[in-house]
Amino acid sequence: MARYTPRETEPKWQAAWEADSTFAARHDPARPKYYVLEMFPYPSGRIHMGHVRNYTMGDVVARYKSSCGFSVLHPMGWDAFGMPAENAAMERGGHPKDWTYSNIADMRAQMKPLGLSIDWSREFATCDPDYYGQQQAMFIDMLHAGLVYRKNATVNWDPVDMTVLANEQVIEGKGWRSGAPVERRELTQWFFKISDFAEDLLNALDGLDNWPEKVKLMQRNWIGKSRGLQMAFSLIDPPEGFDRVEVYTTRPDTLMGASFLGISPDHPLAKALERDTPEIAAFCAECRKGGTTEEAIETAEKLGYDTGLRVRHPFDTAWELPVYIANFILMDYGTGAIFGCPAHDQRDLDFARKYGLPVTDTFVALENGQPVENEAFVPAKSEPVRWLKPFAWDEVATGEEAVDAAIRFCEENGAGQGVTKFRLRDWGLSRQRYWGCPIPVVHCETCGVVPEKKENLPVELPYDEDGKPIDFSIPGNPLDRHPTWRDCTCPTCGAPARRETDTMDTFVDSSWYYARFTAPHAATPTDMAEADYWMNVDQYIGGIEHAILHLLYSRFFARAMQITGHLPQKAIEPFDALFTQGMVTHEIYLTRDANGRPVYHLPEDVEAGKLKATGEMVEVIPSAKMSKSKKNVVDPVNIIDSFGADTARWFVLSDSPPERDVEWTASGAEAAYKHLGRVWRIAPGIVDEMSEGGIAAYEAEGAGADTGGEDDLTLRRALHKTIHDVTIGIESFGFNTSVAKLYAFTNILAKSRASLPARREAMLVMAQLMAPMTPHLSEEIWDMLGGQGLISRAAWPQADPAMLVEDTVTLPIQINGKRRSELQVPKDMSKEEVEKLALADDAVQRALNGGAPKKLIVVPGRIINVVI
RNA sequence: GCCCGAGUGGCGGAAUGGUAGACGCAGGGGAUUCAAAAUCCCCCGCUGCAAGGCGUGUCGGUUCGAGUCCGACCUCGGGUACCA
Repeated sequence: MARYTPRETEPKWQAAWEADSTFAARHDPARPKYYVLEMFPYPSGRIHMGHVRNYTMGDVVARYKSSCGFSVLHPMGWDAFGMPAENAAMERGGHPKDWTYSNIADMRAQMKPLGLSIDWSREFATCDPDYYGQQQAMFIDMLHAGLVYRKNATVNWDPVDMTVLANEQVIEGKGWRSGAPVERRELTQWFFKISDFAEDLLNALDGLDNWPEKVKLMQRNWIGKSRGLQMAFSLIDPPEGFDRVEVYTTRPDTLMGASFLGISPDHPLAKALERDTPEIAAFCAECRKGGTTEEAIETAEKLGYDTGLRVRHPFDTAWELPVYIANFILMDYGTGAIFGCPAHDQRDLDFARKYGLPVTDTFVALENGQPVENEAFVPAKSEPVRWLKPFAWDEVATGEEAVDAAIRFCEENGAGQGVTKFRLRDWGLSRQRYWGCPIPVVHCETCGVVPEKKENLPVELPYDEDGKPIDFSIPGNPLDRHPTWRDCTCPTCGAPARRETDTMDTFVDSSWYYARFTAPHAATPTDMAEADYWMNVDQYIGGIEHAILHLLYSRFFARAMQITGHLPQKAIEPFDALFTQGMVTHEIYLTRDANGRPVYHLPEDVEAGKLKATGEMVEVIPSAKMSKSKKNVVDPVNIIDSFGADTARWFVLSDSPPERDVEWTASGAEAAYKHLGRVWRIAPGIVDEMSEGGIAAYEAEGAGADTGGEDDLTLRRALHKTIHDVTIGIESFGFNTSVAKLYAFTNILAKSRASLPARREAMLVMAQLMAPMTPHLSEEIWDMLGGQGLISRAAWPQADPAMLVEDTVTLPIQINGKRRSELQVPKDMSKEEVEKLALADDAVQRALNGGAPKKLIVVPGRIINVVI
């Protein structure tokens, strides 16, 4: 008997699909369309198991939907701009462009043997001038539509390398290369006005029925709509130009517990004081040390500086509060100033204790309410509490009621204004880096900031300077120091001008690629006819790590593209259904360099806790998301080489539920291979039993007729149950359970004594059910057993409902909720009869010991519970 | 710090509030073989001679019945706006 040889059969079927153009997406108005998209990869150069898992899941959906009669669009591209290319050029020399395109070629070559049903004719990379030129055109349209503007924003500044650092490049507050303490510095940056859409982005989440609740919840919290009070505290003896401090608070009900006013070190008042007082300047400089991340700011030690200024409490002009500059107050949120109420905010309480400020309770718990000591009293806003100084509501009221009443009271008395604020900030898209999409504007001395003319697009990145590839070993942005690239003429007046040297955040690239796939070669960003047919993405699949930023930015971009005429109204929410797959994790291996800094190693370079090359022991850090920077990535190419793509595909689908993280282990791959070999061996057994003349002769003999025996019926029932279960598994993203059902059916088929026609039918159908997961093996079996045409074009099998009906059911009998016995009864037996039988059961009789049960619960078709 | 998840045998995991552990891995036993590989069959949560008892991160609650629902906590993971 011939052996299972994926090395030979897989390329054969891949060639057959290509010759047949099986996976070309066809704009066919007569058929329903289905657009399945997996988040496109960053071209690191090697595919890893996370990619295999992600793209196999999408492929299962694409192949399944195709066999259900849909015209399927399943494209692939490359998220090709970004820092790693510049880092590689910095470390190893070479050019980001060459590095990137070479990586893309490598990864495509690694991906193709997986046999994915991708329409490769639509492939593009975001670093293709053809793509980013269209992105520049859209940027200009957005600029005209008032969706883009410039303002100051804070960046991580490395004072030694004199360059802007990404958050990832700030390690424990220090620059990753220079080791110098990082400072926060302000630069003028480009912004998208995503905050204009905050309300809509929030409300529209309710319509995304096929998105995971957790993702919608994370986005809701991120957008962070809050109702609060904006009010002014008047300053006593203010510096010139100031008379009050505007404060935003979501807890105006705690005003009577105010103990200090806090302002951000970046607040205009702090900046004014800084100019005159060296001590304040020193304090603000101290506050600006460290990175820009919310995490760094929130977890830093809370520091405050008493400015000596005082404000009057709005309800009592004799009540004065000190004004502190505090490092934990963000200028980006609210007004950059707060009032501190230590009794009901832990952070304020810590601050008050540290600086000896008063702690005044405004409310206490209803029962045995104790005054606050070292733990702030912060009950849920819906919980009623007892107020010590209610100024517009009852003594017993909830926080919600008190907040509403406080806002109303302050509005009526002219003390403040109820306002709605969002946590969501505008999207800063400027990057002071080379390897990104150039922002297509020009700075002209007379005309100011002017967009480039569309006919001059794309504004292409320069490859060389003075005839030599750009040198990336020098820190900073090569565009900024390029001898000629910056020089241009003003599109408006024609005078000599300078190009913008900032490039775009790579999130811009990935915020509209799904739309470009519908017409990847169009001369405009999209082709409305194509977008109208293919949009929306019916099923989007990707990692949960993108739950907020990428998905929120994409939702914003779809709206912006609709406004600028690049997407139809119906595509305003571009992703109808979202599935977030878990990550593939792996242990992390590292050694230390002379300075004690970690050096990471690939799993393939490590054996038994030691480096293969040197024998040096490695430190092992528990599993985490596979990432290029930590090098904890596994190479699937080896798996495909030794076992074939179908084994790799079957394995990544089999062991873990798709939404959950999976830790990569080598042991499962062999098991998957063994199983596929077993499936494969059943088919030639069936072929051998058919007539000498082969399948044609066998069919001519009329041997396809059902012999109708008991074994045939049993097999057929199992088959239809399997069709049903596998289909439900695929429809609900339970691929691992589909796989389990196929394992179980293989066991049944292998042992079946059913007739040859019944077993042949079962094998053909099983091949179809496996085809989305193991397409090559399925084609081979289909072909062997005389299936018509390609299995990839065959219609999905339908379960016969009559075959799914069971005649008898097994009812477990519980006594006091514990299973003690069971009962076989006809499916439609009446409740009364079941009760009688249950009470007659030996175990029940024993337990009752002659008495009567307290209660008897019969859930028809499910369970019996006897309560004693 | 804040927001969102996840915790079930030796391991990956299954289970519309209704028999916890499907399916697979590892392990044990057997068949076949001169022998081995491959393949096939059987056993396999813990504990107990058994009847039974105990078991889904911890502690409480709701329910006839909780892995599933509610509350508090612990541990791990993701995000935290310049990693993608």
